[in-house]
Amino acid sequence: MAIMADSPADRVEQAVAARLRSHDVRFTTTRRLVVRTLAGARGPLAAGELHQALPRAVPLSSLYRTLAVLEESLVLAKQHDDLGMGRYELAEWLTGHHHHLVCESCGEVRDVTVSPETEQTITALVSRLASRAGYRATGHRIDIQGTCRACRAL
Amino acid sequence: MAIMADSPADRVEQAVAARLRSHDVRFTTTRRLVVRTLAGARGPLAAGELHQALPRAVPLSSLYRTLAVLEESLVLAKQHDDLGMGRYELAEWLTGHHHHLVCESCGEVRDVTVSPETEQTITALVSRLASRAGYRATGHRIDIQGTCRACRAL
DNA sequence: TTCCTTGCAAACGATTTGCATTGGA
DNA sequence: TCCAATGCAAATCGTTTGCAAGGAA
Repeated sequence: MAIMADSPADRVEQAVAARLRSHDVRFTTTRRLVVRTLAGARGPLAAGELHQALPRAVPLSSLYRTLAVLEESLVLAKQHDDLGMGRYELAEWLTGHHHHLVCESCGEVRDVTVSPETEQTITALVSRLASRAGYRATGHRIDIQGTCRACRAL
Repeated sequence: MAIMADSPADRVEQAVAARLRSHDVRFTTTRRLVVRTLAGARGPLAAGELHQALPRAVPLSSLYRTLAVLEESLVLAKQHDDLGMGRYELAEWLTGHHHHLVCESCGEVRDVTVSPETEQTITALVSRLASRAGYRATGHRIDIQGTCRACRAL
C-alpha cells in the first residue's frame, strides 16, 4: 500500500502536534477533534457551533477549557462577532492571513483571502494611518458585511 | 449678543434631535447627555466607560436602555471589541465613515478616517472579494491593532 | 504515584427585563 | 392626564471556575 500524500488537514494537525509537544501540552482526543473540526470549517466557529459540530459530545465547560488551552498555545485565535459571541479559528500561522465575510442576515462568518500584493497595499495603508495617530501598527482585521447567496435567495 | 456659530457637537445634537422627533422618540436629558458625551469622545465607548464619563450618575440599567433606544433610532452604532464588550459610537451618518485603531496594550479604541480616494479603493476591493464568494457587500469594518504612544512609553 | 484532564455544578460579569414609580408634553 | 422614561432588583446568557473523579505517563 502506497504512502498517502498529506491532506491540508493532516498537515495542520501535524503542525499543531509539534507545537503542543514543544510546549509540553498534550494533544488529547478532544483537542484533536477541535482542531480537526476547525480545520474543516469555512470560517471561525462560536463555542456553541463547535459544540454542535463535534463528532462526539463534549460538555461546554470542557470545550471552553480546551479552547483556552489551544488559544494559549497560539494554535487558535479568538475573535468576537457583531453579537459579541466568541468565535474560534486556527491561528494564521496555520491557515495564512485572511479576512472575514459576515452575512448580516444569517450571521455566518466566512474566510476570504486577499492576494499578497493587495494585502501588502493594505498593510502599508494601515501602518501609515496608525503612525499618523501615534500608534505602531502590529496587525489588522477586515470584516466585510454583506448578504450571502442563500439569504439573498430567500 | 451675536448668534453663536454651531459647533460640530451642536450640529450633531440638532441632527439627532430632528431624527428622534421624526421617529416620535423623546430627546430626554439622559439621552442628550449620552449623545454629547459620545460626540466628545475620541472613539467608541463601552457602557462602563460611558457610565464613568457621564456628567451625572445614571444607573447602568437605564444607561443600557438609553443606548438601546438610540441604537434602534439609528443614532448610535454598537460594536464589540476584542474582549467582547459592547462599544457605542455615533452612527456614521452623523460622524462620517471611519475605522478603528485598537491599542493591544491598554485596549483604547480610537477613530481614524481615511481619505475618500483610499476609501473608494477599499470599497471596490471589498465588493470584489465579496462577490467572488457569492456575497453582496454592504459595508466593511477595519480594525487596526497596534500600540498607542502612551503604552509604548511605559 | 503524580500531574494533567475531565465533568458537573456553582459562580461570574455584562447585559436585559419585570414592575412599580416618576416625570414631562 | 397619561404614556413614556426611570430606578431598583431579579433574571439571562455566554463564559469561567472550584472541586472531586478519571486517565495517562
